[in-house]
Amino acid sequence: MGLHAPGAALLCWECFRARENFDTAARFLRMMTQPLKTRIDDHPAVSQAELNEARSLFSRHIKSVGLKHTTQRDTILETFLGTRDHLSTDQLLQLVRQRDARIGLTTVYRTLKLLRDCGLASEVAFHDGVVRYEHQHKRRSHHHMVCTRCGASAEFFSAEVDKVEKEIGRRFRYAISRHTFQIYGICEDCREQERAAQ
Amino acid sequence: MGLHAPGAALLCWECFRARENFDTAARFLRMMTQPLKTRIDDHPAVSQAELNEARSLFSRHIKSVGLKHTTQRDTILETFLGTRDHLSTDQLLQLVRQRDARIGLTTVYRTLKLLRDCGLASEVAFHDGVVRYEHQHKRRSHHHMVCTRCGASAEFFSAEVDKVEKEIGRRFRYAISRHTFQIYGICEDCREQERAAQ
DNA sequence: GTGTATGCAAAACTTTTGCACTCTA
DNA sequence: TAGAGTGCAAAAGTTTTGCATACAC
Repeated sequence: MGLHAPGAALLCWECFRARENFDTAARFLRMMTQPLKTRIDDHPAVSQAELNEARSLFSRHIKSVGLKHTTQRDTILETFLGTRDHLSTDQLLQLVRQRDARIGLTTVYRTLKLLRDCGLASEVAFHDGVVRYEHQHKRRSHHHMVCTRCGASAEFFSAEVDKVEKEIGRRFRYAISRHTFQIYGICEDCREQERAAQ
Repeated sequence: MGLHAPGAALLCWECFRARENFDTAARFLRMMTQPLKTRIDDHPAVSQAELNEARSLFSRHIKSVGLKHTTQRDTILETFLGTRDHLSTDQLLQLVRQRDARIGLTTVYRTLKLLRDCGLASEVAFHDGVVRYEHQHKRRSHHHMVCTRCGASAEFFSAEVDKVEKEIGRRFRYAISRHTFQIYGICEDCREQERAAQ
C-alpha cells in the first residue's frame, strides 16, 4: 500500500473523513492499526541441498546469457531463498543489507529480474501498487487467498485449477508459462473486529 | 509496459544487446514492432437499457456515500461503458477527452475508483506496471489468458474455477469479494513469427 | 585487459495530493 | 450557500537508467 502522505495517519477521524469517503477512511484506519500478517503456506525451510541446487541453476542461467557471477548476486539469492513471505524489492533490500550493507537497491532490482527469468522467483501482484516476489524453486503449483483488510495471504492448492490451465492453453493454442490466481476477500478475524467495533 | 527511455527504441541491436540480456532485448524489439492486439471476449455492446441501469446504480452509490452527481462523472461512466478493452487510466482519459477535452486526469483516476467501489469496474493487473480497468456491469465471471509477447488477451469461462473460489472461501472462512485469474503464455501467432525469424 | 557489474544519483513514469476556483443540491 | 468536485501543478512513490568506478573471467 503506497502511503503517499505519512502524516495523514495523524489526522483525526473527522478531518480524514472530510477528505475521503467513509469507506476509504475506515479502511485506512483499520489498516493503520493492524500489523501486516504474514503468509501461510506449506513451504518448509530451504535445505542446504536445495540451496546448492538453486545456486547451480542460477549459475547456469547466468552463464548461458553471457553474464557474470558476483558475490552480490549470490548474497541476494541466498537471502531470497531464506525468506517465506511475498517480498517487495525494498523489503528484500533490507534483509540483504543485514548480510552486506553496501549492496544497492538497483542491484536487487536487477537480480530479482534475473531470478524471475530463470524461474527461481515469480512476481505476485496483490493490487496495491508494489510488485512482490516469492521464491519458486521446487514449489508445487499454488494460488493465493488474500485479505483486503489486513493483507494476510494464505496459499492453497487445486488440481482443478491446474487442469483448467492446461485445457485453456490447448484451446487457445498458447504455450503456457505461468498463471496467477488470487481470490480476494475479508478474513474471519477482520470480520469479527468489524462486528465488535459496531 | 512503461517505456522509460523512448529513445532506446532507436538504438541499434548491438548497442541494445550490450546493455540488456538477449531475452530482454529481443522481447523489447518484438514489442516495438507489433501493435497491441485487442481483447477477445463475448461481450456485446452495451444497450441503452443497460447504460441507464448502470447510470442509476452509479447515482445510488454516489448518493449513499454522500457525494454529488456531476457531468464529468457521467461522461466518464458513459465512455467507460462504451469500451471493450482493458483500459489504463491514461487510455480512458484519451477517450474521455474526445467527448470533453477539459476533463482532467485526476478526475478520471478518482472516478474509476468510485466505479470500482460500486462494482461497475474492476481492476486487472497484467504485470506490466499499469493498473487496467474493465467494466463489470452484468458480466459473467470470467478469467484471462494473456500473451506475454504481444499483449493479446482472451477471456474464458470456467465453472470449475468459480466452484474452487467458493470452496476455498469456505475453507479459509473468508467473505469473498472477487478474484483474478490470469494464465500467461505465448500465443500461436507470436510463436510462428518466432519460428519464421529463426 | 576487456567487458560486465555495481552503486549512486538522477530521470522516468504512475498515482496521489494541495489548492484555488467552480459547481451541485 | 455550504460543502463537494474539478483541474492544474507539484509531490510522492516505485522502477529504470546514465555513468564513473570496481570487479570477474
